[in-house]
Amino acid sequence: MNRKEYADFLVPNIQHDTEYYEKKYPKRNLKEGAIVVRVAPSPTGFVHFGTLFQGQVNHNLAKNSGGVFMLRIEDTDQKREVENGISEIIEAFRFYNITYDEGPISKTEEKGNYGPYTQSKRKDIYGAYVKSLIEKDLAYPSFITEEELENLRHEQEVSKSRIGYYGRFATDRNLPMEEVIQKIKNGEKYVIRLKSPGNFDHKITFYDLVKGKVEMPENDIDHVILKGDGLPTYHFAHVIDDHLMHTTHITRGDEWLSSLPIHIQMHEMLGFEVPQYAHIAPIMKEEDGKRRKISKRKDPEANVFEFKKQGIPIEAVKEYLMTLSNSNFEAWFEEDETKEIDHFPITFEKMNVAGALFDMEKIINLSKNFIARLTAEEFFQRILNWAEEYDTNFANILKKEKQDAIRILNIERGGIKPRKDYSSYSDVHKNIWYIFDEEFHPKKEEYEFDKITDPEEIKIILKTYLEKYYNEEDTQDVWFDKIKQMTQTLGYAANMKEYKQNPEKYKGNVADISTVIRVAATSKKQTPNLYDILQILGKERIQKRFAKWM
RNA sequence: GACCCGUUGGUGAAGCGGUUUAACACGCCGCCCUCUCAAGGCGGUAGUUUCAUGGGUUCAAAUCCCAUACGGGCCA
Repeated sequence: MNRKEYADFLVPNIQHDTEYYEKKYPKRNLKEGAIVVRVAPSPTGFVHFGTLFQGQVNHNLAKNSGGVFMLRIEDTDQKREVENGISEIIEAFRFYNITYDEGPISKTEEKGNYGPYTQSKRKDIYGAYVKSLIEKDLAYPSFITEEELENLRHEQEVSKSRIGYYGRFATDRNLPMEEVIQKIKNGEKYVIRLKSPGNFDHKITFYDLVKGKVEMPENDIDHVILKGDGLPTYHFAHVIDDHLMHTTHITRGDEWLSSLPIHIQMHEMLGFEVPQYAHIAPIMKEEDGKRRKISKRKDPEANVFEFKKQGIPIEAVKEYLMTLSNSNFEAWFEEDETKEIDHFPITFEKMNVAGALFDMEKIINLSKNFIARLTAEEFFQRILNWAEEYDTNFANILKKEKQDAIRILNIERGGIKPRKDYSSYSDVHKNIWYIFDEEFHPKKEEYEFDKITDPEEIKIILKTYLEKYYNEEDTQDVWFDKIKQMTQTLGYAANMKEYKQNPEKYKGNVADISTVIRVAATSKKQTPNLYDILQILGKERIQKRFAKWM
């Protein structure tokens, strides 16, 4: 058996060779400086906030350089794979409106000429390259079992050696061909390992776009490149995929920084050009005074659909992502109104090397600001979309009472200093329910009367107001003048300053009177501008609501 | 245990050897405006013999170097 036949024997049923694939995926024809990036999630559960973060960052990097942004599914760990994992990823990118140029677009379809973009569909490709390494004696089959590896580890711990399958510990490294063939014919299971030429005592230096200069020992461990199930390990798949897809910049979590020597080594052994690397700090969470990466398993809020459920506009989430990536984002974004999140020129240099703590307060703030800039109609539509999925009862009311809803949402909206009282779509219902008759049936004890609670006094105020002062046609100024007049007539202070100077001279003040009217009309002591609320309610509803107290 | 990365107020951070009495934003607090709330205005909070700690280099260090501590990661 020559080496070629040997490779065929070890990795059987491979249709094509490396030459075929090199031709199939030619160099991309892009302008100078174009960045080709990918986000490469695993379908192992819900879509993580960090995936979205990387997606948005990569999207901007590619778009602003005239490059390409790909989505690649890393599903080589079939044990951890979750049903619908892939569809969820696709849906997440769609929902957050992060569009990729290439990658899967449904369970069965994908776009782009450098696919397949799902690793489990690339077996033949990996096989071809594994074979090429075996042919050159740069990879070999290994029969070591998990148990034996465990023992080796123990042995190394005891003897205080570095842990791993390397050098003299890599006993399968020089197994004669005949022995290998015999073992396999006997049905022994094997994996393919890289025959690492590295020397741990040699340091290599490389430049990470985020971390800067990094120095590490060369890799000398014979890592597995092809597992028993015929699928590659992360290390190998990364190198092959990004080579064939012509990725120019590898952006990924900094947990991968320590495997960089392996990846660089693999590139060299395969004769590939080494791409640029950018190891991005993870998003952290504080728990019991300690920081840790937000995790899929422990932190349900890391699920990107949590924000959807909470009704946080995607724009707010994206703004937050950008702020985390480059802190000059906000300043840039606020320069003028034409700025779009997707056009933000993100840079590696401005990425922080340490992980940032996830800050819900900040997202809420961005959400408030974003919502405040919407028109009432836009806001209404977004609330409705949200409610149809998460609060159908409210959705029905919104559809029925669209005019009133828009009017109340429109109070003090627009202009340069809009109200900012809604922090999410889910926040709206509890803020405006009282305007709708369908929802407005509070019990008497639920009315939030404040300083004036005497039913007799309340009755007098409401009656006087309705009979002598209320006129639906009044403008806000006239309306408020009348409130003040009434206030004085009833022995209260119309002017707050005067009241503050001599509170003992009055029964109360104009705020107390307004509160009675407000509470009688809405049951709540805090609402937006009372005049607007009364205008929306209209005479009939006001009379009906006041009647309860008269 | 080996190797690697990090550490500026409660949070995100600016800072890249002298222009720093360490920007800006979020949060928090107070006052003003005011019919309540929100928004807005003003001020404060909070790192302030300080940039984790200790040494060093330098005329000069948050900024450069080394060590330690503590976080984080990775290998198994």
